[in-house]
Amino acid sequence: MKKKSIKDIAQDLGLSKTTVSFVLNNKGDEKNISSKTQKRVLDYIREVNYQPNQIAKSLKKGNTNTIGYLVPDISNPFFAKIGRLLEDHFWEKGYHLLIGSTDENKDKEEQVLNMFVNRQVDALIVASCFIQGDSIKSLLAANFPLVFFDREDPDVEANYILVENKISMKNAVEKSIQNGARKLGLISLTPDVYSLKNRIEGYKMALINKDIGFDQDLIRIVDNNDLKQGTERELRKLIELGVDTIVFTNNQIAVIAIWLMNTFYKDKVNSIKFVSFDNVDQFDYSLPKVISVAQPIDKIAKYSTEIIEDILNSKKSENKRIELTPKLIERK
Amino acid sequence: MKKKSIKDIAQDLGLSKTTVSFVLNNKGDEKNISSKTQKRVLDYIREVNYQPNQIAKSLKKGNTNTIGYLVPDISNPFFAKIGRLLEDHFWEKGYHLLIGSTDENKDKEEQVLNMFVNRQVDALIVASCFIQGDSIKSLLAANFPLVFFDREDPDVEANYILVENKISMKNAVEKSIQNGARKLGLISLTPDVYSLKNRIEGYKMALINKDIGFDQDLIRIVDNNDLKQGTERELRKLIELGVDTIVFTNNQIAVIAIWLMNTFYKDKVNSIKFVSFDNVDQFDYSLPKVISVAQPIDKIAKYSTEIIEDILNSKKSENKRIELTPKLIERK
DNA sequence: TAATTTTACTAAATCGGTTTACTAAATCGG
DNA sequence: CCGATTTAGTAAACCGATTTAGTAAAATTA
Repeated sequence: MKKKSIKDIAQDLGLSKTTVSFVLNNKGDEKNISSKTQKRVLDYIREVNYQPNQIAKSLKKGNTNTIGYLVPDISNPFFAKIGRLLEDHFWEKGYHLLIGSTDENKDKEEQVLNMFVNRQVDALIVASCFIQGDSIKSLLAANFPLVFFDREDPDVEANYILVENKISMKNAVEKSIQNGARKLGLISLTPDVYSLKNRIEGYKMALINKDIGFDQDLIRIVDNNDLKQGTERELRKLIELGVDTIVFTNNQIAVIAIWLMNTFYKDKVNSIKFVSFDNVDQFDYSLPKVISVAQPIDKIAKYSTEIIEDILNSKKSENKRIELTPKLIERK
Repeated sequence: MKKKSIKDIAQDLGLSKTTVSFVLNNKGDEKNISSKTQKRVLDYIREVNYQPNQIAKSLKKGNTNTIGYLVPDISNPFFAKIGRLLEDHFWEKGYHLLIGSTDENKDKEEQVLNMFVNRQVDALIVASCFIQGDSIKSLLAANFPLVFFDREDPDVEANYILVENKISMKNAVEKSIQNGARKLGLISLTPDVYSLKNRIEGYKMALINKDIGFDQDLIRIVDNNDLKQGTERELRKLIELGVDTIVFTNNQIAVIAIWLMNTFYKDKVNSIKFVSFDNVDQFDYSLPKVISVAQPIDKIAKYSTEIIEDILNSKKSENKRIELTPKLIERK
């Protein structure tokens, strides 16, 4: 038995599509459809388990009840968890998540954004690697509902949900210095995006502030395309240089480094300390000990949802820039 | 400037929609559109950056180039990683992923499936908590392209990508007995699905096989809705009962248990050993030591993709049941 | 009772594409 | 040079919903 369309329903009941559509959309009373007819329709659609074709609906209405979620890597726990929270929030409002990972690749990002737009997503939640890209520019120009999180480009006016990158990193690093750190190296992904730049800034500020002074040679950059090998190389370098503490600007590299330490530098897992932006569960019980800056994942998701909903309900407001305060987690 | 439709393009160029559509779909030659006209169209769409409306396309063609990915929790690394691999595989073929998490809840699963179907996803990849649900039944009856993974219901004929649950668990447990385990407890989610049942079976087989015999009291079940507290309670119980090894039927509970051990039973992290189905990175360096059964995530994704693609290209084949061999990972 | 309003419902346009069935003009074969 | 074929294109139907603009009959009002 093929799926019934509104036309079939109408035919079966000897009514017009219009009438059926009105009833289905709860406009029966408003449109003066007799309650007898309404009941007839409702009973019948229940009987045949009528399911409206959302595609047709979307075409006519111009909206799809879909939100595009664009991140560097959906399997990164940070993005996965936010994704899950977004899914839950939006589920209640009848919106669903279409996902796309970019691997920090600008071209891929362009393509995914284009795909999202062609599929008429109603809004976008984006941790972009290149906020000045063409697609993003034209979306912003067109006032498309769009929220950036995690990454910022101060030259671009938009909705941002961020955390206090600089000050939090500064606090974390200062804490580790209070705990005895004296020679602190840093490993970061290429700081294409301001968030990472600011985290590195925070690291520098802490060192200067605490009269340690910073050494450019202790700041090591790992290319996105060469994560594992790059991290291994830079970690080795820093260990050779005799650091007692290593600072990471995001969870991804920190997790790899923990694995490397436990695999190749087992003798040093107690002497070397880590500081990391982002928090992952395993920091709680892994070595080296990690001081981490935990981003308020639930708030990030909550505010993203709220801003998007406000826009969609066309309480069209000014661009918002929300800066959340992360939690400093020190272990033992 | 509003987005141009095919109608606009046609009007601007003094052509018919048909002609433009033919050119856009590379049917220019086949449909005898002169190369001059073809060039004119192609140049113009480039100039105005024409983007086809995928919704309209979908409505007419009856397919959306979307795959529904339904799992208990997209933020579980196991499902997140498979999701990522699927995303990559399908990206190349022009398909995209719509996601839905069920939290092992049958009603939610029904609803998400309905949503997927109404949105006309072209196929589904599902780790279902209830393979006998109404939606699934009608999808199967309608021969909808559908692959189950991770979970099985032997009463339901369908495509399955599974791993050898029983034998792998048996091997893992036997290995731990060889290493000295004598009193082995087990903690599992409610074994609603056969995969979990089989893993528990494997555990029992190993015990019997190695002449330890199993004690029903050492098999502890945690409710899905009460994961953290439940695991804490059952872990405490097993420790009180004096087990030297705890077996987990999936990563979720194992990870929680590691945290609990490091937080509340620090003195026992070396004396108690873990065995876990599923592998997560942190097992490599966390305590208690874990013998884990690593599911071949890449193969799961690869075969799912292949089966779906075969069906979509209507090399409509018989239902397949693929059982993959996991890798036993023993540490130190 | 005639004019007006309300009730109950429908025909047709629309969203933006694809596809079928057609036509007029140009070219070809004999 | 005439009929057949090819070339180059178009009009209109269609996918499945929503929505606008309407109509005929019944009820109300003056």
